[in-house]
Amino acid sequence: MADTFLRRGLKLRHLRIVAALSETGQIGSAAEALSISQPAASRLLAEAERITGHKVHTRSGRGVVLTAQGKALAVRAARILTELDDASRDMDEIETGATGHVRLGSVTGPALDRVLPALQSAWQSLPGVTTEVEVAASDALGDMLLAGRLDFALARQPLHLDADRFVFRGMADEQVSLVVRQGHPLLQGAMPPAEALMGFDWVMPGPGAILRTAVLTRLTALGLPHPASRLATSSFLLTLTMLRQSDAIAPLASPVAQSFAGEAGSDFAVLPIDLGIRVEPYGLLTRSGSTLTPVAARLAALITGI
Amino acid sequence: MADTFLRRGLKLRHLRIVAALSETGQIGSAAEALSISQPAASRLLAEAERITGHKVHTRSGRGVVLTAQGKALAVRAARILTELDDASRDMDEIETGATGHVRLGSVTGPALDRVLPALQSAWQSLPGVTTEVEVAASDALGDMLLAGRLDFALARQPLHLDADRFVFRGMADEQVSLVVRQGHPLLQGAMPPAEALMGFDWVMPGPGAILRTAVLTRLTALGLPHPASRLATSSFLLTLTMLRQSDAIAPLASPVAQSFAGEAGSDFAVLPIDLGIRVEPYGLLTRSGSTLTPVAARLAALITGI
DNA sequence: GGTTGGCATAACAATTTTGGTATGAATATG
DNA sequence: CATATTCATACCAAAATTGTTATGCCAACC
Repeated sequence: MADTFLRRGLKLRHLRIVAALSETGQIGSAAEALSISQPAASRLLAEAERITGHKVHTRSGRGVVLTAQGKALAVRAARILTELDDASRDMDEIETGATGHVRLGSVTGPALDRVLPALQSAWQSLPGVTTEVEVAASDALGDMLLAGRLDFALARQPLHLDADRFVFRGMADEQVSLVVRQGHPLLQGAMPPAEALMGFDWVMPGPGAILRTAVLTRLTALGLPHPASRLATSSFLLTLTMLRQSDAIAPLASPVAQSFAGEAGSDFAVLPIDLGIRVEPYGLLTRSGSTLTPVAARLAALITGI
Repeated sequence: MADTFLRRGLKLRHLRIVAALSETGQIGSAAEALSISQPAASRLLAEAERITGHKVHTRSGRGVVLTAQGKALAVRAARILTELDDASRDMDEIETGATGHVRLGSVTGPALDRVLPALQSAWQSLPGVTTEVEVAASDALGDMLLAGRLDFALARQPLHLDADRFVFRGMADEQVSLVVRQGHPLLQGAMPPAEALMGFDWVMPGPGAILRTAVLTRLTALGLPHPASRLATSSFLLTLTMLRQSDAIAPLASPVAQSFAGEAGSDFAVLPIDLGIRVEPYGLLTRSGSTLTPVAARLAALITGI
């Protein structure tokens, strides 16, 4: 185990001398490669043997040859030295913004109609950029942002956290569409009045979810009774399955609805009615006092259009 | 460049502390992981920053967070520590013979009918074994063996080198077949007498090659004149091309001949005549005083059937 | 405002490392 | 047989490393 090697005192210089010996075939030449004397190099090799518990080289005529284990170690040593080269390059590139890893959060709607298109565009000019996208509710995204697990998020101001811990730059509000399965009774003939929709089961996230709150608040404002909602879930898979297997109605962010139900031949359809349900504006959310890495800043600019 | 890191004094312990910090999120906990005090860990991180020329971590509230460059370094550090684990396993497995790399040489015949089948068999019980096979003449293989570039060879005793520098264990002699293109004049009707073969151009390796020597020696012993040989080459591609495009005859090791000309529908055929040409026995050739690695020994046993 | 937790820095002493020279052993060469 | 080449080991001295304790600074918490 590496732990054994490390406890026994393995150093990068041991790896260097083994890699150098693999290339030069002579201890004297390997010593020159490390700018040390031949006896010093010989001792390093002896140390490498004590640390690893294996013969690394043997005398052969006037010189030495690597053993099979020595060659195996030389291969790993070369890879480790290459990793260090790569580490240096990685760190330099992060400083210039040419590459890097960005972790961002997004509520559902803009994940599809803003983040993905921006990533595809970004990957054209910044092919080395890697991204993690967390899709979740604004409160959860707020927590993750404060915990340092996200660089930025497209979300709403989290309600349970002090507003001054964030910088929020508003972008757009989020429309909601009502999605049903193809062949749903409501799709037969002319669209019935809004009250008729309340006679079906609605599938949406549970109490406390912004979407649910926005839906119920709007229905009350319209003087409409609240629909039954036997299944409360934020699981998109469960939601789609429920729609496919029943006459249920699911309120979904309009970009999501368009994505899954907008195509000809889709199993789903958007009800041709607008109840005026809006979820409050989302925006670019960052932690107060934080500085985005150069690459994260560029990606954020692409996503927000600012 | 890695050289810069190494010259500035990078040590495995720097990589360990960065990897540990990435996992624990606190310098105190990372210090515990390395069994050192918190101030010692703090100093290692400061050293890592001096050596790499980049901020690796920053204060955040009561704790620290890794910067983007710190995270990049942590990823590489983790990979390097994993490489060390793998190096340890590699070396242990070589000792037990479970894995390893074997470089062996073979003259042409046994390359096809002994080495390849043995490798396929070996890979069933030793999937981790990797092999390099050098196909060449015995003299060249002898040089490579002495130079330490081969673990063992299936070859004849090289004539230009002292026999006592090798251990040779005879296995079998090598039959030679005569190969021509499909539709060759000699394939029409009954096989004509041996003298008729001498009326065609023969393609074979140049003067000094064992195959050529064996062919000419046998023809002389049979009282037959030597055939014309306008193209002397050891190139298998040239030989096959010449056969395909002309009425030339090529003497080839029988296993090779069977492989390329033995199938129905092949472009080539073996002449149904045995002139009794034999190339002297090949065998397992190793360097005097050398010890095969465990995996090389197992592979040699499979190949030789001993 | 006081307390607590976590980190950075200084100082110190003990230990280890490191590079060199000198020299002997083993092997190859002439 | 003498010489040359390469490597292994011993010894030495200088330098560096390493781990600790002590302490101060900063931010969060109560």
